[in-house]
Amino acid sequence: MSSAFEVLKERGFVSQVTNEEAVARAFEDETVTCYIGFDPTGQSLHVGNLVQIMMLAHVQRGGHRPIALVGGGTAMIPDPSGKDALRPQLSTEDIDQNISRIKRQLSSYLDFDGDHEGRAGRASMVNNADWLRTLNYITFLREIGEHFSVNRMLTAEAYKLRMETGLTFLEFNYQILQAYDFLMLFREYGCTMQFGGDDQWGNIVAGVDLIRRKERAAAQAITTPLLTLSDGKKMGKTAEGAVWLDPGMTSPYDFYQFWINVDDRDVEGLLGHFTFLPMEQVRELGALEGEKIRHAKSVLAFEATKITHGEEAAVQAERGARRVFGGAQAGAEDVPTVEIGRERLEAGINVVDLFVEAELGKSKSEVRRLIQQGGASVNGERVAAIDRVLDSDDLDDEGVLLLRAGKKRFQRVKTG
RNA sequence: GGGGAGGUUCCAGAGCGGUCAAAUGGGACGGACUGUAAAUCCGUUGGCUCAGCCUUCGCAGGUUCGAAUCCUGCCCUCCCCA
Repeated sequence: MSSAFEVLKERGFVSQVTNEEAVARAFEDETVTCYIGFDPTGQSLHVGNLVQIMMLAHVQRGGHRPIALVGGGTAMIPDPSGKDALRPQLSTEDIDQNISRIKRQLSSYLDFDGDHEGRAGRASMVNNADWLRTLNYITFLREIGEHFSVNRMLTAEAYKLRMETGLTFLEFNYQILQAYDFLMLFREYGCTMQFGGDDQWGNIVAGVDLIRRKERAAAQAITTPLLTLSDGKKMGKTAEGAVWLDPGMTSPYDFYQFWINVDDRDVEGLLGHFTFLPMEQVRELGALEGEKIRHAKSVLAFEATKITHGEEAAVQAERGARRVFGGAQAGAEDVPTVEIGRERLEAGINVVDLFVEAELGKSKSEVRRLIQQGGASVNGERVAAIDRVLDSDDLDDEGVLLLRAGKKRFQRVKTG
């Protein structure tokens, strides 16, 4: 049986390792406590965070103990290695609220309370506000600050870039605080391993160094390759923005669609990262060629949706997709649906207005353009004129009609 | 603290008194081709009661028949000197 580290490697999660031998040994001999930091500035985590989450999940399955650290204390400090210039100023209450939502989300992937027989570790969630908010500046500087060389920090790639455009003292401290987090987790939880994206390498190693200096202990780290897709785009971004894990922000249907629309070339890697399927199967699916690769994509979409939203939602999303892309008509509940008062349709409603209302266009101008370019259809028939009026004759027996914008955006309109 | 440069539509980046809803590129969207893929080609890309009208060029005022373009103040960013 392969160790958790081997699993991570095999699945493509490993890019850089502090000390490969030591890491491999640790995962074989001990129950390793690993942590990853999450940022509670948003109301929900998104697909971009999923790589890290899956990593923790795999590690937990391998019998180790994951810690999800939320940055309740660092949420106000921008990471200079990220491009994001400034973070929204959030109140403590907002942050705390985000944290509880994030915890709920994480519990779909990690087991925070189950009984774990044998070596298996229970996941925990820790908030760095617990130590950061009570920090005393002078004490902190004397205890921690003395271990950081400004010269060394400035040579780091992340800062070099910012030396061109400017770097505030606030941002400069981000790394120190993250290192401090690692130290605290080491002390309080015996956490000896940190994961993160490649862009976090500098911050993570700073923590490893700090632990060595303060505690004379060897902590380790693994970074994951930054997931860029074959088309160069950042993982988890679509035209509409991030793909959220919260079903209220990105519906399971859209979530499923996100995966099924990935580039052919990315399928195998994504299956490794975002499903728990055995690697033999992943490789088999990844080897499919031409049109057959669509099968691999549907497996990917189904599994990923199942992990995040549960099996039932995954089945529904898949059924909805089949129904609508299989050429069928309005179909059933599985297709994204909006409701509209029956009397409004009976009175007659302009296509443009209905499309806007169904959120298939942001403005009437946009929808007009869509129609003029031949990209809109109602019940499978192209809308020819922007002044087309829809009424009850367009409804099927169940009082439903199907709108389509472009090739793949569908909306079912139900009267009620 | 002193001196300089600059803030333009999703992004980058032109425009520097009217012909500017604002070049060009990227992105995005639509069409054709396909496999709900990629590549390619064509088109679109502020809003609306759409041959017209309304709101945009850091913010607030002002000059002018007319301003993204000129003036004043404010805010912000970067660079150089101290």
